[in-house]
Amino acid sequence: MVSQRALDVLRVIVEDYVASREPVGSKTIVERHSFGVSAATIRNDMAALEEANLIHAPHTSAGRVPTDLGYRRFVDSLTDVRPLTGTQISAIQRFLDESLDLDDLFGRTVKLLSNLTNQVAMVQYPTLSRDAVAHVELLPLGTHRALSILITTSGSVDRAVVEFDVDIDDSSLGSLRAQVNSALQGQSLGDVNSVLTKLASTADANTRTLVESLRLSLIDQIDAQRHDRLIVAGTPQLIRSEGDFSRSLAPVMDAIEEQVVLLTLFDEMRQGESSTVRIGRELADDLSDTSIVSASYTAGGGDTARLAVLGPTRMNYPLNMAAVEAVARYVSQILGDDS
Amino acid sequence: MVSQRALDVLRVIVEDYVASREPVGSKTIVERHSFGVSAATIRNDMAALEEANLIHAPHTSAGRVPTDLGYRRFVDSLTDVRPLTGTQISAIQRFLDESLDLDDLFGRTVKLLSNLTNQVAMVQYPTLSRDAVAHVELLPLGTHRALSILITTSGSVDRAVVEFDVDIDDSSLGSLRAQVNSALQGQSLGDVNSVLTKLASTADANTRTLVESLRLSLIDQIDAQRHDRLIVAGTPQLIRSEGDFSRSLAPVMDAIEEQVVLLTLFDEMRQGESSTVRIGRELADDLSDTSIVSASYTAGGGDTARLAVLGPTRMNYPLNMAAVEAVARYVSQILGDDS
DNA sequence: AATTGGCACTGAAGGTTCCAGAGTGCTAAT
DNA sequence: ATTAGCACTCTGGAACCTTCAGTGCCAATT
Repeated sequence: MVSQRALDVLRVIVEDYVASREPVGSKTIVERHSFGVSAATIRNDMAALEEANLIHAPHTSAGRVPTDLGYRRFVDSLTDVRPLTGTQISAIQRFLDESLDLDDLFGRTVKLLSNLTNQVAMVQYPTLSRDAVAHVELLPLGTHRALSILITTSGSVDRAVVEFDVDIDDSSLGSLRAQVNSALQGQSLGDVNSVLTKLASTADANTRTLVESLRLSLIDQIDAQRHDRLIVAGTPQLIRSEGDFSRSLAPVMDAIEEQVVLLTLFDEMRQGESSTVRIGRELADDLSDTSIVSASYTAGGGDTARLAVLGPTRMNYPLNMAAVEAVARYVSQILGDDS
Repeated sequence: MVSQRALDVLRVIVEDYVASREPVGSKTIVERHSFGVSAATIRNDMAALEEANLIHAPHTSAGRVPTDLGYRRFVDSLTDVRPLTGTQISAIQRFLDESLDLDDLFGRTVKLLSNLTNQVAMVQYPTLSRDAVAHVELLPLGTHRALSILITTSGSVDRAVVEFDVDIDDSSLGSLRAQVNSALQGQSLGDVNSVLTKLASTADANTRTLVESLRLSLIDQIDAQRHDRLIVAGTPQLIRSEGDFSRSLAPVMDAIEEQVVLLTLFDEMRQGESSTVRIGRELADDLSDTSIVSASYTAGGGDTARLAVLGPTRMNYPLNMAAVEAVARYVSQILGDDS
């Protein structure tokens, strides 16, 4: 029922509405774009679009606004993402190349993405399974607990608390530390499990239970590692586009602060090298006016994680998709280089 | 010119306005509080208060609203901070006692403060100069740089990039790591400088320059350490009290995201065990409708840092002061215990 | 000198009405 | 299938009014 021209009309409606924040009517369409047909014809097309639930009129005598479905159709019809300009790209490169360790890189990445898009930007920590153990530090924490700190060759640092079944003192902890480090140093994270299992089997009975406890804690740590963290920047941008949210911004900010909802969404999206878009209610019921554009980047060993921008459904999708993809590409490149 | 009764009037104006968000007039005062005088008398007092720039009428025929100066006077007149209820206190204690390492403790602290006060809450990392070195890890980063990771006995972890004047390889880095660790382990952070200077003087010429570079980097790191970080929670609360901000929330959120402005403010406030309040323009020109209530806590060795809540000038100061003080007290207590 | 009742005045908020304008849907003609 | 024409609808803004909370001031009272 929806002709090709009607889809073109949808496209200009999305574009004009995003640009002006004002419902767009048939007349403004014909005078701003050369469709070669009259306003009445456009109206017919718009009726079809409304029938298909792609656009919607806020009031009887107002122009039309895209629905979530309309944005979806628009986004799906974008076959080739127009790349960023050369100056933008070199700026990205220069800015990211200066970064020193992982945290610094991600800090820069979110800021960059946020500036590029004027939206909230987020980067998910990668898993880094090809990463290797540089050092395991153990610090006593009462009589039967210790804090274990895992440092990897990529410079990432993670902490966890280990519960031991038996009491420990400083000397037993020291010997455990020495044994574990000599066994683990240089081993890839994926091998930690088997190495420690082997160490446990050859050690004396007393050390064995300690190693076992530590092993369980470490593999937990490696498993859950990093994927549960999100670096965020640009929250103030949300205020600046407040007018685009029909309800309160509070649920959106809650989601950002809680992180867990967003992380689950990221997990659902885990695939596809190019950008993925989630629009309005596709995200969650209480994020009705919100969209997320995200892309995967690869961190060295084929491990992937996501980066994304979040903003109102009335956002500049082509720009955001291009930015997210470009940044993801350069982050992948940088992480690939030094591995 | 401002009689005692006038100051009482100021007090109820602040209280009522904070409770109702509505300008309060002479009539509502006499009928809600037993001043034993007529509305006309209250009006005279209000005229005096307005003269003294403590209150202000949004419109000719509206009630009065406290000015920044009015809030200031109100806060200064609070001699005894009414403590929290017993159940609140035991809830604080129970919640904070469960925390494992520093990061966890601070994470819990901000959440707690934010829930207690319904405001944005912040905790500044302490310096921990009495803290001691547990381990220094060095990871190669190109031919003349390394990433140094400093782990302290309190479980805090800090990273920095060291630039070496000469080229390094894995083995020289390994021997540096071994020497530095055996020299530093167990030394307090304050002693790192002298210990490394001594080590440099006894080492062979080649190692000496390496140790020197590392020493400079480490003392920088210890100096700047932590005080430059802020844990924040409860940003969504800002949206919920949006009505209290006459201008946009954007500058406030900018300040929170940038952190640097807030950290300088914290440094200015560095003193006094009990709570300190900064109101409106006392903070900064573009934070005109914002107030911060903060208190110092001590982290073990007499090192202090601050925690705070941030919200609209129209906030419940007594509650927030009590909460900030109580939480600061318990955090100090917990950090004092294990040192 | 401080307090009070009385009173005229003020300005915001909210409601009503009116008008203009943008936009629509429908129909009949091309 | 497209179009011109037209009647219709609804929003937004301007102009206007009324209501009402609250004020400032004054003269009277204690």
